[in-house]
Amino acid sequence: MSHFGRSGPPDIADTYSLLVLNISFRTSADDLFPLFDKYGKVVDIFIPRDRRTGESRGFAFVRYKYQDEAQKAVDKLDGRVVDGREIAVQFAKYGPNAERIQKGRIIEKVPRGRGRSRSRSPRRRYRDDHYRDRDYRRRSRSRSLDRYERDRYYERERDYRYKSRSYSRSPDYDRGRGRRRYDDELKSRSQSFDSASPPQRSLSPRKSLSPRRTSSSGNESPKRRSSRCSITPQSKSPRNRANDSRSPSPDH
DNA sequence: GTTGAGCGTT
Repeated sequence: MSHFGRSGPPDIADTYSLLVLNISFRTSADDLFPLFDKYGKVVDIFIPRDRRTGESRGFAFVRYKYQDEAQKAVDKLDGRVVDGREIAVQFAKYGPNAERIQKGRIIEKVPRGRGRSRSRSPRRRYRDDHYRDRDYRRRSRSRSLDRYERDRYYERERDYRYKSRSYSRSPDYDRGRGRRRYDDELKSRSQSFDSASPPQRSLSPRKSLSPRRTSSSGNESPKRRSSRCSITPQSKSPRNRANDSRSPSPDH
């Protein structure tokens, strides 16, 4: 039944593509299929997903075999609340490869030059920056693609749609982040030992300062804080400085 | 845990 896209785009000839916007990020193709299939023969449903996270991007493509049925679906399902969100259904304006399209129907095989140069929305979200900051693209993408091409969006057929998402994604996050941070810390620390001028780390003793301040706000003497801030790394050896910043009592 | 305009793949 819902084996859309098992081997890439099926027969996209003489089909009419609808763009379904504003669907929930948890709405899957199998959620949309019964809705749209009521109004005609649905030959394919495709939900673009993020290649890295595998999460839905919030819209879908539904291809009908006949235009009148597609039009009926637009008429009936546009504005329908699905999974708590009011979806928008309209005919697709672009083909999968930017083919010329008309009323959702592809009327030209190859676009002679337009390619994918159509202006795609430069949407940048907090996640994108987050991922880019971690620079995990190369390592985890191969694994992500592996999983992606294995299951695509058929996880739901196994009756654990939500659980599968959480358990397949959580370890990835934790492993990647944990490993990265640990490695980073080790690297910075070894650099501090190796290098003779590591001023960045000595300038942030807030880690040990913040928790104490909350318990005793205003009780701390400015003299102590000033002495902590005026630590000159050059006058002390790196080992002593590191030890000093970690120890809460510099006076000994 | 986190988002919300938009046009797509073994």
